[in-house]
Amino acid sequence: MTADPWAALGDPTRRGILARVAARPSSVTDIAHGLPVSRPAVSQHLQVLLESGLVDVRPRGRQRIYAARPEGLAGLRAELDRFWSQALANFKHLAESNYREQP
Amino acid sequence: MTADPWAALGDPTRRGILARVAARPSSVTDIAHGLPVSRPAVSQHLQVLLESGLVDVRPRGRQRIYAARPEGLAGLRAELDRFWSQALANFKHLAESNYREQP
DNA sequence: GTAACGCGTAAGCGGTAACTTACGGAGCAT
DNA sequence: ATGCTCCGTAAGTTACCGCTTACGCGTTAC
Repeated sequence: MTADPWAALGDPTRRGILARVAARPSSVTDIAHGLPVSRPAVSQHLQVLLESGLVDVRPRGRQRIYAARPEGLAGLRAELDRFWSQALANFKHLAESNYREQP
Repeated sequence: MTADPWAALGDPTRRGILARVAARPSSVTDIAHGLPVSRPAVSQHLQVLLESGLVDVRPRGRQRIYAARPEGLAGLRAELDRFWSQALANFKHLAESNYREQP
């Protein structure tokens, strides 16, 4: 949790892993299948996602099931929404001022 | 536009710059003030944000005004929302199956 | 018990991202 | 023309990131 979730999402492989576990909680080897990287690499990516709060684990037998964590994604959603609404407000304001100067 | 917007948001300095221009379109030197990096560094960050579609420029006199681009942020919002809704669905499903096994 | 599976972690390496300093070019003023 | 801003870009350095190979530990199966 001491890691930056935005930085975690910066890597495309990590986003693919998150998309996978968001669609369906999976084990490490299952995730590694279909990815062009080795299983230890997936394990390291999962630890980064874990430390950034985007994923959680649950041991099932001799495999660890990773799942996306809604709470972790909620914060990013909120922050991104603030950027978006502010940008939209400025965009509208700019469009109005441009329109005023047209004859 | 040929760059990855998620990777662009991965850097905290770049997120600070985006927050700045989202709140109010600004020039490069204005952005660089209050940031612990040099002005060329800010210029390079702005180019990354530009190539990822998160910002656009408008020359005003001898300075270039950067502003956040709502369209660029919309795509990220949509993708993040998909992750979030899927994660939430799985979370609820897991909660139900756990509840069923409680006496 | 012994073998096989699933996983995490250490060590190490190549690539590149982020930053600095230094320079040159466009725009406005005197 | 000359000087002053404001800015982009080139060159170079440093630190980190993502990956692989190799190893060791717990868990299930025979």
